Amino acid sequence: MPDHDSTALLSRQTKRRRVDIGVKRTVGTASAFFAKARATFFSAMNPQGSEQDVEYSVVQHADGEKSNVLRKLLKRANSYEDAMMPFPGATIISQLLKNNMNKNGGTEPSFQASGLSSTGSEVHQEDVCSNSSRDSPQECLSPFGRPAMSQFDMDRLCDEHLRAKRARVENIIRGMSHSPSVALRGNENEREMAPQSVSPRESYRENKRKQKLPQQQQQSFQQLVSARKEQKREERRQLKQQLEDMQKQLRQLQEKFYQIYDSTDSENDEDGNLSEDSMRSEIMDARARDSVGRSDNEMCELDPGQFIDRARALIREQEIAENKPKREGPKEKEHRPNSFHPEGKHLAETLKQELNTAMSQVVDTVVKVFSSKPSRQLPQVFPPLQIPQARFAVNGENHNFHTTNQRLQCFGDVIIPNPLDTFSNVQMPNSTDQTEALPLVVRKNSSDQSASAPPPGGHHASLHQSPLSTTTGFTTSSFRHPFPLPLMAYPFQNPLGAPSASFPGKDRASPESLDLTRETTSLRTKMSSHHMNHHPCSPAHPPSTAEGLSLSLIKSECGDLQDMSEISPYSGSAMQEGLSPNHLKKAKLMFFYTRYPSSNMLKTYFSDVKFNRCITSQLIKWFSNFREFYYIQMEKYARQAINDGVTSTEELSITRDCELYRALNMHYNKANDFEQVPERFLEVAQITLREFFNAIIAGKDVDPSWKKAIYKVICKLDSEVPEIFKSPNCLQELLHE
DNA sequence: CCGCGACCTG
DNA sequence: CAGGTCGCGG
Repeated sequence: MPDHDSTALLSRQTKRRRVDIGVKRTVGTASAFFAKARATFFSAMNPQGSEQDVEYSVVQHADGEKSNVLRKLLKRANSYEDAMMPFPGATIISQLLKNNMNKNGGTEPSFQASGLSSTGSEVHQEDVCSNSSRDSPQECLSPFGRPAMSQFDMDRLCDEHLRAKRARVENIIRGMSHSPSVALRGNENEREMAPQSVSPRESYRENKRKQKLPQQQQQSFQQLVSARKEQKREERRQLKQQLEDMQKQLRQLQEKFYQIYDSTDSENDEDGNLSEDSMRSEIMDARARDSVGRSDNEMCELDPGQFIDRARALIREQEIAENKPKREGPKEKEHRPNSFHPEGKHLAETLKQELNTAMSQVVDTVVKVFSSKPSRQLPQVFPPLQIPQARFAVNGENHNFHTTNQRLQCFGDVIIPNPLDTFSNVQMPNSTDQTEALPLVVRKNSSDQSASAPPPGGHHASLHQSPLSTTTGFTTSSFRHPFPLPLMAYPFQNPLGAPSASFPGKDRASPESLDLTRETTSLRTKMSSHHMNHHPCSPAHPPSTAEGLSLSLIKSECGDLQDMSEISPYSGSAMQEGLSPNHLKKAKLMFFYTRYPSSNMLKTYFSDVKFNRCITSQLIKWFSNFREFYYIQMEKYARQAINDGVTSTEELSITRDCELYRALNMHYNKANDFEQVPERFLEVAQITLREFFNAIIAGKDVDPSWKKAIYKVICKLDSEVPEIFKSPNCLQELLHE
């Protein structure tokens, strides 16, 4: 330090100050470092984005799985391998399919309205086969013919499916962008988001359009509801689509299956002896017939249930004929009589088994995905990213799927889809919002936390590929989400305060858990950036109890809802350890009564929050910020009044429709849903205004600390905050009537 | 040293 | 609104 000597020369006067400052600065520098680093890595770490990716990937994965299963199936059938399957499963499949087909025929006429929905939803069973045979003559051929072709078809099928899906999603976006609902509340947020939200991808222009929409100051509840409905409809459409894809594939299999049987039956009639080769030739013939154009193929009109039944009957027949069910693999090439029948049986059973597994897998997948979807509907609205299948293939296993799915649940399913909640997802919070709930927790304890509570997924991806980023298939370099991180970090903000428990029997519908989830999200983000800088390789320590931070992390990582509710000490009615947007709202309303609340007062009025130093200071900071705004307004209007020629304080009065009051109300009671702004607040505001006015008139404002006198006056004007504010649920009570 | 509040900044 | 700085008083 070159300045070291001169530092020593400083006067005694400043020494004490310097000591203080020095200490503070040490801390401050560290904090600044964090902040900068955070900013630096913010864009790199984008867990939300990865969620988005994952969500889409899941669907893709499901498809991939499907086709893989089918491929496997075909291969297996081709090589006459093992595997026996009891029938019940097949029955379930046929039932499922039957039900679904009925539904497709009869319900949801509204779907037809959407042009894009016709891509899949309205395709009827007959069409499936005729279409496919039209598109590719090989489609209806047996796997014995050419597995390669079948595989190709599968891939193409997937492609089409994906394309259709993309089209649908884009359609939704378009729909959303034409609806005023996108311009929800949170005007500043939107404004701030818009510039950075520009999608990096050409194909997502629709998004830009959406974000450039003029802001809407007010939105009606009906808009919210209709948007929600729209989402639901889309959800259903997608589900339907999934099922129909399955049906399609099933039908193909079914055709193939029957072709085999048809040919074998006829051949058996002739000589009862069938080699694979002869069978192949038979199949070639079938293909030839097919390509000629056999649109009214009987097989194609069989419904899956009949298909299975017939298969069953055939097998029974065989067993009777053979008098002994053969189980061994029919690999032997020996040309013994009836060699085909066991093979056919195996084939049938293999088919059934595979169908069964595939079906249940897909159904599980779809259900899972959709069950975790409601609260995460919005992100889906963004155009799906073209995620290379390889991204999943890297890890390949189901394990990934589960992990990601659980994480989805963690972030999505926790929240019960209140129409408002879901809708509020539209809001695109900015990065500063995101930190509002727990910044102090993180900041103040960053040093000991890093030692005690290493973030499971918090390491910087580039330094240390974290399990999280690996699992989600997201890495710093590979991640290319069109939206910035904070976009989905706050999916659960509620425009009207805590949602009412509209989902009985679900604890997690409570506002606490709602906020909690969001906090967890933001916290994870913050932690990530922190630890990235501080302890990129910190070993795993047992979670500390410090502010429950580690707990939050565990919760966010563990992904299992039930576990979460068990681990979490504050699920249900317990206290939560962070401040939520609803707390902020409440604090703002309290400001109408008290400008200078004591920390004790805050504790009693925020009884649902587990207080600690950080929470306290954050609350105090909030009020400090409120005051700041308040005084700025006062000064502004006082000066304005002076400029307008007002000479006497008597002329200054504050009413409920004066500009100043509106500004204040807009700030502390944005939606104006709190209708009982106390008269006293108007009086205090008026006194404040007059104080400012007088001081300015008197020229006191030349004194740098001229406002202090005013503060002194105002701090004595606090009034009692109504008891109702002590209730954790006061927001509903206050805002609902 | 510490906590708090004002102030400034982004 | 939060982070940071600064000054003051205990």
